Amino acid sequence: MTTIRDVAQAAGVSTATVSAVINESAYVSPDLKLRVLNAIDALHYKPSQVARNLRRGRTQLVALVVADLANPFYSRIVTAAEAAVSAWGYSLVIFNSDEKPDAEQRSLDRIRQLGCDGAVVVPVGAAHDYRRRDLSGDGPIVLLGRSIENQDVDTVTIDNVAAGWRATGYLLDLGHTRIGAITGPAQLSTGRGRFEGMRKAMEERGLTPRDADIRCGEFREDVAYSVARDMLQSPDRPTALYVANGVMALGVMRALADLNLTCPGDVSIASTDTIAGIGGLSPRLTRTEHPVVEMTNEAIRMLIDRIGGDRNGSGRNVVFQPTLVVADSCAPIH
Amino acid sequence: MTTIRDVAQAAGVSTATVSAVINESAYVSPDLKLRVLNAIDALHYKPSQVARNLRRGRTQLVALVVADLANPFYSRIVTAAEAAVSAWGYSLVIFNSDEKPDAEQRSLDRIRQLGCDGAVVVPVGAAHDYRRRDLSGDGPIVLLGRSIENQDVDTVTIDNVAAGWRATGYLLDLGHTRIGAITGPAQLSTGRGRFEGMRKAMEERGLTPRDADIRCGEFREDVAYSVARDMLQSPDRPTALYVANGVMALGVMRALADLNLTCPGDVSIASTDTIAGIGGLSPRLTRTEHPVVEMTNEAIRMLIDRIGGDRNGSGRNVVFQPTLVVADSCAPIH
DNA sequence: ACTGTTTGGCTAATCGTTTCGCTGATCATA
DNA sequence: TATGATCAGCGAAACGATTAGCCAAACAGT
Repeated sequence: MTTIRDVAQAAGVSTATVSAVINESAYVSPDLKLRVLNAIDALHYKPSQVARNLRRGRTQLVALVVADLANPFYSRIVTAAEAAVSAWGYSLVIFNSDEKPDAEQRSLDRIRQLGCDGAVVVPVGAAHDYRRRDLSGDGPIVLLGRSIENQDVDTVTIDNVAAGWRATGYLLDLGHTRIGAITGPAQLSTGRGRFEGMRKAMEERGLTPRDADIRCGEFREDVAYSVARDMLQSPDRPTALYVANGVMALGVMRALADLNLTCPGDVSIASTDTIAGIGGLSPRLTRTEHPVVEMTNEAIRMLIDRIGGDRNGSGRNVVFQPTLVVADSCAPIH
Repeated sequence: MTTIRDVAQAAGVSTATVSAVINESAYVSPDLKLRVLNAIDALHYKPSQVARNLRRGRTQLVALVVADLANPFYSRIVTAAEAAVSAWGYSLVIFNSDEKPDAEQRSLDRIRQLGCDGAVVVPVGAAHDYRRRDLSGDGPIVLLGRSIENQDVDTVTIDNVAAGWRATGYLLDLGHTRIGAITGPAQLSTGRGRFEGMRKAMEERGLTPRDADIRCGEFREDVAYSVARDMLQSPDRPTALYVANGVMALGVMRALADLNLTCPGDVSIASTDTIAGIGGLSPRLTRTEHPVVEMTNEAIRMLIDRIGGDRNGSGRNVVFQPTLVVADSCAPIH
């Protein structure tokens, strides 16, 4: 391993001068600069990032903690984050909290220990005090996709109420009045908000969803499958279903197939989330999509901004609007 | 930021003793040990990984370079790798080569600069001399999923010939004789091998695929879509298709739907790769699967082994066998 | 009692950078 | 020609951990 000292010696200058040349952090006369550059070349010298990290107190590392790596929805976030981060000269360390708060906590500890310059987190549960980290001298945090109430922290989210409202509104426009829902966990803004939007849409038309038609899911394919199967096998079933996220929608589709029900013939399905648009799925799902890539880019941008700039400004909160994408999974009631 | 010195001072001992307690690297009397542990607790002290990195010459970072982060197949690898790596006390830095050799090269440079202890790479193209890296003092590399010929480097792959052979064999068993293929790039072992297996299976039964029925894909959904659409719209089309990977299979399914052809009624499809098993896809694809999680675990295990052990042993090569998963996308010929 | 060995713990060097503060040298001005 | 400025470049002190080397105290064996 060749060090800056070897270079300095070979060029007959001090290490400070070599450093100045490498970082262009001070004027060095053309003569010396040339000698240094030649020495660097001859010795194939590459500055040690590790030593730099210690000295500069930065690592050029950004962490991303997602709630479920196996979920294609988060794959898109990972993909977008990797691209965004590397465009800013950082690298991406990823963690999977697997929807478990204690795993999330371990990830945050590890992030701190690694000295990551910042982190984007898709928060799990509402238990943690994310804000405190920011105050205690380590890197800033941006929450993505889900929000935590009453915390002065940067977040990038979608308007969940609008998502539920729009998807359900579309079903209502088609004439459905008996609409059920497979919802996400109530403690998450994504779960609660979407359901709230769904109910709001119905109430605006003087309707109320029946209790039996509302089932609480878990954002998991298998849970959605069994819940949907249970709900739909009764002949007294809703004519349409609002499903609060993509993986759950896949579970519902599977349940439909196993029950020999057709979509949209027997049941119309509208969903929120993006993976439903996946190629080859038949019928393609009508859904509200969120601009995942833009959201991720925005989160990274906010984070980089915090890293470089003032750490103590109050939390910013960017909300993206969902858009309704009409496909083949909904039919008018007759 | 609390340092080891703060802890030492608070506990009334030297930094060496604190270090000994943290790392259990030397005997410390129960009394002192207790005082140190209490001080660590009280100050919420976490040793700086960055300082350790410099001193120990290791970073506890493992890099993963995949060919296409957006592809669900690689998501599974990322998921498995994250879990495996963190079980070994490492963290995972990810890179997306996006099937581009120069992006891969940039990633490798960055990995080297970051001082990652090792890297798992899904290689793109055959242009690079991965082996050289190993010799030049930085971390070892394990190639995953695809292999590079003539290089003495650790690899974990599947038996691609067997994959093509088995999937095609199944179609042949159903009575198909006119079988086409959508293949991957010929320069990749995954592309070439699978096609070779397909041809081998046919030749063993005295059949030869027609040139017009073999189309070269690119492991991309859209390319597979247009190629399949082109091939299948002629009435003189194969009765069955072997598709060399999962995303391409999705493209083929989309083409079928757009041409109003049914599967398996009009065309039987067999594929290789795993994402085809995705819930909700209808019909579910008959396919050969590879044990992605096991393969990834094995790759990580090999890497950790190299990191800790001898770096100069000759390259090991582990080959996994694909298994045939029969679903609904193939029908017997009548 | 004297030597020799173990032992717990400390001091200080080290990892490879960056950067603060300093020193001569150069240079313009009075 | 003094007198400050300006400036290129150097030496050495950080950054926060690990660890080699050392030193007294304790102990054992003759």
